[in-house]
Amino acid sequence: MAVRKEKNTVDTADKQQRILQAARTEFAEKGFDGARVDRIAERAQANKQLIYYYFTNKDVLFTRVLEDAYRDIRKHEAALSLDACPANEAILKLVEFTWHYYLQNPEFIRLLNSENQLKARHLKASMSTVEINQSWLSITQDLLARGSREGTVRGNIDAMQLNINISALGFFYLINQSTLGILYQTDLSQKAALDERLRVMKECIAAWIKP
Amino acid sequence: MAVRKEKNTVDTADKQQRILQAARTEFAEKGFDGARVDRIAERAQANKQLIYYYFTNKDVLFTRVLEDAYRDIRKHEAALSLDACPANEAILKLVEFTWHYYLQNPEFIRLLNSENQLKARHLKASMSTVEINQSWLSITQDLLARGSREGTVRGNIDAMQLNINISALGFFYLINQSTLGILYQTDLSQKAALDERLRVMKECIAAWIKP
Amino acid sequence: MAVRKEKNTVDTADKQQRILQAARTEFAEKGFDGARVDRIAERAQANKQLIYYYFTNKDVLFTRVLEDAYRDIRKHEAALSLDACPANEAILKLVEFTWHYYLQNPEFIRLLNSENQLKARHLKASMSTVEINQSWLSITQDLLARGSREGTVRGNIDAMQLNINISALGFFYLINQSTLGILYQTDLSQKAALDERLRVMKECIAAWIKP
Amino acid sequence: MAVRKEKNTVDTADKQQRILQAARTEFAEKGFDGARVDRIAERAQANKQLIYYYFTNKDVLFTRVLEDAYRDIRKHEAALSLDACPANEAILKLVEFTWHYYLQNPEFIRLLNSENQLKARHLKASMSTVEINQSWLSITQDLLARGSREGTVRGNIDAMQLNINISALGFFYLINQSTLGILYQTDLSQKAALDERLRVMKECIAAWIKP
DNA sequence: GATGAATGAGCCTTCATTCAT
DNA sequence: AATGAATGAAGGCTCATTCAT
Repeated sequence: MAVRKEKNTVDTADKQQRILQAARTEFAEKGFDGARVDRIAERAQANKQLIYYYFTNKDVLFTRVLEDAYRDIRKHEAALSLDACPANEAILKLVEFTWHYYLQNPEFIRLLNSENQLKARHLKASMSTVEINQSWLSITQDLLARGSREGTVRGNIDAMQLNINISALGFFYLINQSTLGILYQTDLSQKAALDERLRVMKECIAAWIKP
Repeated sequence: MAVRKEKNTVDTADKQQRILQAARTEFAEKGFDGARVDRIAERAQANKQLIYYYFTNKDVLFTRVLEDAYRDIRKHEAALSLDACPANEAILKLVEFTWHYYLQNPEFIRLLNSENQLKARHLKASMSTVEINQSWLSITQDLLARGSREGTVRGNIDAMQLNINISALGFFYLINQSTLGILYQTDLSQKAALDERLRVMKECIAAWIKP
Repeated sequence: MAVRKEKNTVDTADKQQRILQAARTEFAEKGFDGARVDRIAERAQANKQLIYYYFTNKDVLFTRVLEDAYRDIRKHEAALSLDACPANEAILKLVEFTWHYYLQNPEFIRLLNSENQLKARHLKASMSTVEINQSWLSITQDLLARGSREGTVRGNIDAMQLNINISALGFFYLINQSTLGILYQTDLSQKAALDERLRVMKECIAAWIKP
Repeated sequence: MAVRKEKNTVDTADKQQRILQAARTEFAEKGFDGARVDRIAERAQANKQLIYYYFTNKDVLFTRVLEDAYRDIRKHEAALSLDACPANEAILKLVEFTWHYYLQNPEFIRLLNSENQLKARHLKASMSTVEINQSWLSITQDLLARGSREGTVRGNIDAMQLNINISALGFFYLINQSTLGILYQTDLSQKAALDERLRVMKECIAAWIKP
């Protein structure tokens, strides 16, 4: 009996996770409006009703997916060891990390995009998001402060602007890959193109933060 | 008679234009999937079926809206007089133009976003888009060549990367305003914030292209 | 001027004819409900409004097509020279004629089918149809009377039943070709199959009318 | 509990059946194109979406109706006891059965008609139809073989042609009742007319198969 | 906890027809 | 005589969600 119960609990958590995973994929691929609850159920190999049982409705589910996505990037970001090198180099490491995270988690930027299309209506209702993302700002703040002390980074740089710059240079490239690829008639997803983009991004940030 | 006919033609063109305008607004606001043909008709004060009469279906309509959007930004961009000043300054002018165009035409970046969500399926089917956007590349190519000759701009800069950088820094800020505003708990749409953002963008690009 | 007028009149009659021809094809192919006025206009290379100008609406147009169809088969039927041979042979000639007419005018049976699906609502409103089809009955009546006198045809045969039998044996085969072909897994439209069918039909009618 | 479950299953099957029944009526009455899914739902006293839930779409529903129709006639046909009498008489029994089946199931011939209008597109996609109808051919094949042996039926008669003849003589009369009734200005649905028609049909088939 | 059945609202699109010249 | 513009009424189908067990 106990075994059963345990097994059940495990299964339950597992199924919830499977639904969340399926939802992330679907939402990222189609956007909130384009996503289909049926398809999420199918992907998760779960009964559709189960989704409602666990997550109440499509909006709540999306919110959960979004929160988890933020949590994940912040977790990995916080795990970087940026103290070992000078602040300017650490910032470039952050550029690299951001870029690679976007590449390896393409859902992340797509989810954000969809949420912004909806004017952040899910985030507005989410209690935890601000909290989750607090480290994003504090990391760069610390880095900028240290860089300034070290003399490796220009003094009057705003942490939010730095964060935005780092994200922007990678995010825009990746999110608009489809249209840019057509306009420039090249495949922007090829390794060479991606490497070159990272080089440019680091070059750009490096020039900007140089004292 | 001729007058009548003219009037008719004008009315027709006008109604088509009204539909396109309404569609741009709706598509920008809700994205392709979230947009409702009914609402477009309502906004245009046109009969819904007229939309199908003129534009066949929602996809064709979206494509037309998108093409027109590209056409418009390129037209204004091409109208800038960038030859009067050194190339490095001209590039900063381009940064300013892009920023202000995005601000004054918020639909533009939202349409692009939606189209990318759909993996550019409309653009892929659009003959004219590449052509329409040709000037985008050539303008910066010319500027970079001149800047290199003048010694005002660093030599080995790629035109596409420059274009992407300029767009990215503004685009990301504006498209993600909703979520960023929540995470940073500030209103990023306030004049002061916008001005500061433009300053940073110019600073960043200037540092990057400096010889 | 006169020439103009004549030319116009000719064109007019011609265009009406083109519309009728296009309508016959479309109605036969898709049935009344499946037929599209747009497609008829397209087929006739005429403006859609012109159809309404000439024929008021889809129902009237269908009625005209139907009347013309009846008129045509009766005209050809009446043109047969059945007096030259004994009545029993003449009847078999009628079987042959009917069969070949159906084969060469596949629209005819399909139009009838569609009209019957609609419970003959067009025919009910058509004044001329009964009149047009009067010869159908009288021809066989005459033949049966003559055959009886000659001793080549059995006496107590009803003209209507004869007509129905003749039509039925060919009509059913042709109108149900698609489904029968699947059930019997053969191509019933092949020449050999068609010839065999005609042979059977004649055999059957011959046996039935034999004195 | 078990009872409940059973009841549910019964209800479900019942509702599906009610939908099928309603669909048969509607399709027969209006043809595939003229039929309205709304009306089917109404007739079945079911929610319209339930139809899509069970049958995916209008075409699938029609296919199911068609298959069931074939299944039913073949089932009844196979239940005839034709072995008790000489083959020639058995064949006339088949004529009678076919006629009465058509009379009592007027939807059958109308469904076939509609399907043929659509060039058997549903049947083509139906796996089971050929199988379902296999007995149609084998019954007459057996009868013809026996009749030949007995000397009660002419030897060289093709089973398919016999089937077609039997069906044709009744089918044509019934399916074209509306138009024929107008042309001949009589009510072909009156008992006397129907009886007379059956008499003629048997007479005709009897004459044809006589050795 | 889990699931098959059922539904209301709405969406894109079609179509015959009319308007206005 | 001829036609481009416009429309009301539906039609098939989808989708998030709820019911009932």
